[in-house]
Parts: sequence; C-alpha cells; structure tokens
Amino acid sequence: MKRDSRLSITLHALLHMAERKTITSEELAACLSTNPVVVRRTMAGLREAGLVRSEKGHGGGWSLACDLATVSLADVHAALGEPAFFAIGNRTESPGCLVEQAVNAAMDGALREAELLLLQRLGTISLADLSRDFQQRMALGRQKTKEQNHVG
Amino acid sequence: MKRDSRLSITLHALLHMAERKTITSEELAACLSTNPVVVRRTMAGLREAGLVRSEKGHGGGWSLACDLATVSLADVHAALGEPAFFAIGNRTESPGCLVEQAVNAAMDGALREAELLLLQRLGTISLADLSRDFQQRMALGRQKTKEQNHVG
DNA sequence: AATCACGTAACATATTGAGTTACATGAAAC
DNA sequence: GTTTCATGTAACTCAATATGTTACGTGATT
Repeated sequence: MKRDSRLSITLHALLHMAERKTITSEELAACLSTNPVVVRRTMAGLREAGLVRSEKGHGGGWSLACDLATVSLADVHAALGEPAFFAIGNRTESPGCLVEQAVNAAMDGALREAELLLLQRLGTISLADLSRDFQQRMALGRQKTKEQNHVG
Repeated sequence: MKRDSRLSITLHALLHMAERKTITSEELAACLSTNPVVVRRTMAGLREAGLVRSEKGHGGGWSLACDLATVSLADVHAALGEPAFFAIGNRTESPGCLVEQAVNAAMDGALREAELLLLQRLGTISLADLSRDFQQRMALGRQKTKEQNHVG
C-alpha cells in the first residue's frame, strides 16, 4: 500500500453527497473510482459519528446528517478512527538504551509539533469551505468554456 | 509494516558510533536489536552522503566522517533518501473531478505546512544536540545509582 | 592462506489499505 | 407476499513496503 487515502476518499464522498439529497454506494464508488464495499466500509465510522445517514432498500443510500459549516476535516479524521498521520516513527516505544531514549525524545518532540499543526489546520477547514472551493472551481470551469465558445 | 523507523535506527546508530572510534555492523545490530544486514543497508545512504565511513577487513567497521555539530536530523533524513513523512495522502494526484481537486488542494495545503514545520524542526536539531541529551541522561543515571548506593 | 567485515542480491515475513465476492438484512415497489 | 434494491459485514485476495534472513562476493588485515 502506498498511502492511506481514507480521509481523501471520505471528503470526496461527503462533497458529492452535498450535491444530492441521497446517493448510493454504487454511485459514490463510480465517482471515486472505487468499490461500493470500500465506500460502505470507509463511511461506517461517519455514520456512527452521526455525520451521515444510510438507508436500506428502494430509494435508499447515503445522505448528510450534519451541517457542513460545523464539521471540520479534523472531525472527519476523528470519525474515521484517527488513522496515523505519520509514516515514520520510533523503533521502540520505551527503550532501555539511553541513546535510544535521547533519539526518541527528539523525534517525538518534532513529530508531536507537526501533528499538532496538522490537526490545527485540519480543524480550521470546514466541509463548507471545501464545498465553496468546489463551487468556485465549477464557476471558473464554466467561464473558461464560455470563453472558448466565444473564441470558436 | 507498521512504521518506517529508518531515521530512528540511523540516529541511534550514529550516536553509538560517536561513543567509539569504530564499531562493526554486528555490534551495532546488537545495540539496535536488529540484523547486521539491516544496518549496512540502512547506512549505505549515509556513507554516500559522506556522513560515515566504512572499512572492510580486520579492524574494519563504521566510523563517523562528519562533525556532529554541523549535521542535523534533516540532513540524516535526506541522506536516507528522504523517506515519506506522512502515512496519509490523496487518492489521485491530478484528478479530473473538481470535487476531488478541491479536496486535494485542502489536504495538500495542510500536509505541506506540517511537513515544512517538521523539516524545520529536524533541521534545527543537530546530532551534537542528541549526543548532549544522551550524556545528560547518562549523568542522571549515574547520580541516581549513587544515591541508591548511599541509601543502601 | 585464513579470518574478518563490509556490499549486495535474493528471498521470506509481516502489516495494512484497498479490491472483490458472497450472503444476510431490511425497506420499498409491484 | 414476492421481487427488487441497497446497505452491513465477513472473508478472502492483492499490492506495497519495511524489516528479517541467508548466501555469497570482495577486499583488507593477520
């Protein structure tokens, strides 16, 4: 596995859900170029956290159960079970070797600071912010197409 | 694989090397609770970067080829080939989907900031700093032992 | 010549995210 | 009530990769 993209997948799914009242796992999987089971599995945590709802049967599927403005990317990360941010880490957690203790202390300090900053950044970005960014990209795309049409 | 601990291993090895003129892969492996081949493989990058030397044959082994005060943890990370810091990332690097573009932009921004901070932190810590920390831990350990002896 | 130690290839192992198949459950439509 | 649709979940496979291990080649010292 290269990288854990569950947060990326989930955000992508949430924004697509924001564009429609309900959407099925199959449709989402098509949007995300993945598998419906992956969608259900990944979103299970969001359902438990109350961010989304899921309905079985005819007309079922996924729908938002939260206000986009009040949910941050950090909240989504938490709902996913707080997957590890870092690929690097210490070899031993509580080593007897004093050398390793010194190494661990330095590494832990730097990693902790970076993690705090990352969490803080993710905490300040709401799903509504992402949605707004998407809408802007849409508008820009339309504008570009229009210009092209004028040129043609 | 749980986590990439090459940086941790390497720093551990470097500090042990700082305590002795030369040390063999086998001895280092014993210190680090790993395998001599892992030591050689991991340190290959450091040798190419000129941070350490290695000598074959009788009396051979590893020795430092740098001033601990002028080498930062970031330098060591670079010598290792800059292994990825983060376990999380985007699903697709250049997606056509505008939703995913918006998601990627936000994620990239946050990750980039965290990475810059991490690199900056690692850049300000020198091997000499780590060595000093180790020496302090040694001194503290001796002091404690002494006190215990007095009590006993 | 023997021994020691690194250099490296090749293969095994373990972990984990992702993909896939299969089947059960439940809700709506007919 | 039966069919159809959609989720829930277990179980399996696949892929990537750090680490562990074995084996053998190379070069330096004794």
